[in-house]
Amino acid sequence: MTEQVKDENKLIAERRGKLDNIRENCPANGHPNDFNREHYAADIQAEHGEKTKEELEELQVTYAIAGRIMAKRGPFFVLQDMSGRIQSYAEKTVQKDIKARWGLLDIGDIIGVKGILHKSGKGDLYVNMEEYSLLTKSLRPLPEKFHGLSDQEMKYRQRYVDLIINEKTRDTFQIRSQIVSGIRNFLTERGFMEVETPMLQVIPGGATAKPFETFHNALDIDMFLRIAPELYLKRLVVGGFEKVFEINRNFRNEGLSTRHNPEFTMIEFYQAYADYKDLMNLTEDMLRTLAVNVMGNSVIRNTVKNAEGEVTEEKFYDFGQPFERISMMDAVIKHAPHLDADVIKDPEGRFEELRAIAKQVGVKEPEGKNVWGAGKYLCEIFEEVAEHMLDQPTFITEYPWEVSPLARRNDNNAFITDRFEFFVGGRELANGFSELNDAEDQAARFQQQVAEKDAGDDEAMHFDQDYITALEYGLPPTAGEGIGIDRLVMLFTDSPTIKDVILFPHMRPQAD
RNA sequence: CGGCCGUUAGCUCAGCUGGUAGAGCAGUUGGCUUUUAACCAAUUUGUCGAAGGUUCAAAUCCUUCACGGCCGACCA
Repeated sequence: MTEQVKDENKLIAERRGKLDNIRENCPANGHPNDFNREHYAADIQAEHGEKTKEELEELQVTYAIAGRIMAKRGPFFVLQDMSGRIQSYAEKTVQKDIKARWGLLDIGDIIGVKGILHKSGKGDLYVNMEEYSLLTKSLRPLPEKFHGLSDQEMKYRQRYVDLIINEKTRDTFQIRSQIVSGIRNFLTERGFMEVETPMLQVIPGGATAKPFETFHNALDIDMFLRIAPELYLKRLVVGGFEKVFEINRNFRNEGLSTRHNPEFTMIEFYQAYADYKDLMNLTEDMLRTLAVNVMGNSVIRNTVKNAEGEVTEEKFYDFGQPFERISMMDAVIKHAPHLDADVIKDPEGRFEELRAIAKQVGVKEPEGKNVWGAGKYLCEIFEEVAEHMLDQPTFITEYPWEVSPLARRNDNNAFITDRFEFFVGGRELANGFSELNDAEDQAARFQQQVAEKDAGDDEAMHFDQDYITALEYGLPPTAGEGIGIDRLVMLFTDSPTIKDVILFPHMRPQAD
């Protein structure tokens, strides 16, 4: 109760006073639940928006709508429902009746209206208020109607207010929903099966990251929130589910930023008897399909805004064209032509020179005994000089073995794996590879990760004996991929931060 | 975790080198009654993020803290 009193103010007190009267004088304690909403604003607009005033008068169609009052203009109320907005009209006797019953309607109140649809002189549709009911009294005033809610902290902490007020926010999360269901449809149409694997894991695997730790009382064991579903999905491929996918949350106990939330949504999918090139083709097809189906265009527009919110730069990402495919080495050479290409091409043979280049471009080496090999240096150099330059949709291939502990080694070059990552606008969106299905090789690589963990790298992988056992039963040749859903939604919705595409992003709780 | 910036009415924001706290919207009262950020008249609203300090005097200067934003670090 004390918490309520804290931000109580005159405006809220006035509305509470109105509600007190309503409770006494209206049925259902002021919260009726018998209004039968039959129509949506957007449907009415779509069906009749083009008709003339006279055509509508002839029709005399009755509609029953409900929604939140977003604005009052003279005798008009602007109602907003989940589909959109439409006006309702209260003639003078109705206004008097409303005032007598409920002490005027406030912006934010939720009402039901039934009546004949008309068109105003200015060309807007409205439903005449023949029957009307206050369904829910809103006790708190909404943000200002023109500027809306722009305080970012409040947008995230009170997303419900943001959603009431800001159409852009509603659009973003509708697009997010469409992207997820679009991916789901795309894969199920191609014979993939959706599965759910453990979020609580005893051995957190499938990625290198710090996990959240928890404890299971009945089993009396430590457990971890998963950092990736990968090893479980591949167990299912061993079991014979040859095409599987999972769309769900991963949890990583790491910092927050414009691109990171401690829990984030990934799709991972695995296909037996396919390789990483098949997945690049699939990815290209899927993203192109999504762009067209969800955004209505294979070209995605992004903007850069200044502090005043004015657009200073426009970017267009073309998913209609074939995506560029280039190896990590070639990408470094292409985007940093001043570096010695011969060294980049022979990272192991000219290791010391590679290290010098790394230092030159600003790679920070780890302290202590944790020694990097040529593959790690190459990858770091790539991230430093090339990654942010990958503007249009681009696959980077030929990731070094050293940074790919779960990927299959390339047949012709043991230094690299059959792996790609996918970039748009300088951001990594996806990571896929032909899976390592050699049980003995996998066991050896786990051993190396364990050694790195013992050396102090707390993000190195655990040894997962059961996963090795599964591989020993036989994983068919398989390719798998993960796509960061949040970042994909950021791209499609032109959102500068991941908090804009997560309904309830994590924040530090407010102090009392 | 580090650097920079921010926090003033329910919301969006002014408030200069210290001198009685402001506007628009929302609200209230009345008018108008086919409006489009409706309009006209009158009017109400504050722990200036918190706590200390300097000063005759602090929204304003200083210190600490809280929360947020941006940029780094870690990563997807």
